Amino acid sequence: MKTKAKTLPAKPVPVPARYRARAEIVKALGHPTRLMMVDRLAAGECCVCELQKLAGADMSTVSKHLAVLKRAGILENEKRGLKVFYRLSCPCLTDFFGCIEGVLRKRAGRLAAEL
Amino acid sequence: MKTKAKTLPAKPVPVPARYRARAEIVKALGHPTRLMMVDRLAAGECCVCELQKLAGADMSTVSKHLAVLKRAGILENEKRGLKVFYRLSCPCLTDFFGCIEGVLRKRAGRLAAEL
DNA sequence: TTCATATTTGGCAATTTAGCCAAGCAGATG
DNA sequence: CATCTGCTTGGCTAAATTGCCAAATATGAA
Repeated sequence: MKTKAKTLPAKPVPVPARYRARAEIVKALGHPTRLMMVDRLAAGECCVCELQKLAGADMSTVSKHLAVLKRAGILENEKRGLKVFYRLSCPCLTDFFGCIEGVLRKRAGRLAAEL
Repeated sequence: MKTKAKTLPAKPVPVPARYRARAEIVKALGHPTRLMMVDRLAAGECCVCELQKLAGADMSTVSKHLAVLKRAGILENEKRGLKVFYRLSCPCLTDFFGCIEGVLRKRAGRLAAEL
């Protein structure tokens, strides 16, 4: 006989690796400071100290954010003299923001409509 | 006189609202299960129970993931009879993945080159 | 009304993440 | 060599996130 479950008891199917890999990248981008740095880097490589000024945060904090983005494969870096320069590993990230802005506009429209 | 700081003492400039708003959306997308559900919804609306089967997770977990996506403005929902149907609020999310895949390919290439 | 189905919500423990300070390290410069 | 600059790392605490269970809610059917 078959026992009738109240609610499907959550058979734990692992999420496909494809989505786990994508999520790693998206997650790395999901922070205001990191997003701002990526936006700056879309205009060309720059050193950590410049990014620090831009972010207005502690140098160690900036460095850790950069490490997150690098680990995700979003940035590459290179040391020249005393400075370390970071750049986008993939130029497509430039238009990545277009879609995000689309969601924002849509959301703004909805909020406006609710007034 | 001006005291010389060892390292710039992290003058705490707030990150512009633009990036905070964007990060909210990106963060909402930064989870394997949520990414999978968004991918499914890019093919057309569907009900929570179908997404649950797809995700293979607890119903309450799926529901909370959907709430995160809705709060971010990524999804809309509508109740019809017993079921609740979710859909993308912005079709652009469909090509959003193109860029992410670009980063993945680039990363795969780099890893392969390191062997 | 009573029951079943579909979904949301509250609560909670385990894990992860963020940001600060202090310390470390490598390259340049005196 | 000693010292400065630019950056990274370790350690720590506070806060956020995840996922499960149990309970609540809403709609439809008997």
